Amino acid sequence: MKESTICPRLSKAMELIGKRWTGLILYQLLEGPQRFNEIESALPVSGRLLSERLKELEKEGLVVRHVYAEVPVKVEYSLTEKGKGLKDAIADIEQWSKVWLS
Amino acid sequence: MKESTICPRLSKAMELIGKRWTGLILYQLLEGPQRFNEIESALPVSGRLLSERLKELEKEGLVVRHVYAEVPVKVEYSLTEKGKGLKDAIADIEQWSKVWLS
DNA sequence: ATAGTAAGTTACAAATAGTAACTATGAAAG
DNA sequence: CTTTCATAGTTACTATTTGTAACTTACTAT
Repeated sequence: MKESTICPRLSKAMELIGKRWTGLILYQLLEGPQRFNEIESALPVSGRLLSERLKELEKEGLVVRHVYAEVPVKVEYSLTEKGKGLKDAIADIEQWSKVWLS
Repeated sequence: MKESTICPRLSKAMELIGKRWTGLILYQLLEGPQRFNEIESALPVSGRLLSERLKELEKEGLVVRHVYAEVPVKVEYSLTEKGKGLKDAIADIEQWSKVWLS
């Protein structure tokens, strides 16, 4: 890697968004809290990567994980305020896709 | 891969943005047309990947490549209208990073 | 005892990214 | 002339990330 003139915060943001599945997972969670299997069914992502991405997003504080001690166990993921803060950006991407993609 | 309920256009958009370096390359080009080496110096991306990404973006119609037959050759990349269409989304991400990232 | 369900984890193969050296073309310097 | 410099890449090779599918744990219901 080399020196760069770019803002480290923007860089970090792009690193988050610019990681496979992250955008779609956030988009999905904007609908409201959802369980692991719901997200897995809604997106063409495997359990392995979904698990990995959710851990990253939780670590970065965009997502919270809530475990319900039911049987079988129920785990719900939802967006924090920080996560919801990306709503506009995601809505813009969605809008762009409607205008520019066939 | 499995079935998904998600809009294929949003999915495609996220696949573009959600690829390493793409967001930052577009951000950089929003400043105006730039040469290969300028982009390479501005971002911590290697020539190999920059070349690959620019080809993808050109193929998707977000970027145009213009060669000036000078010596040494000069190649300038700029955004198309389609590419500029992502300006709001990128600005939102930038704004988010200012608010939420330390 | 067997099967079912949710939320993962593991092991392994395939694809993508990182790094550094190399190429083509021509201009200018020695 | 032949060595050097510059731009815009490409190549070869390694390291990291993804994709796929099978397995695990805990408890319930049959």
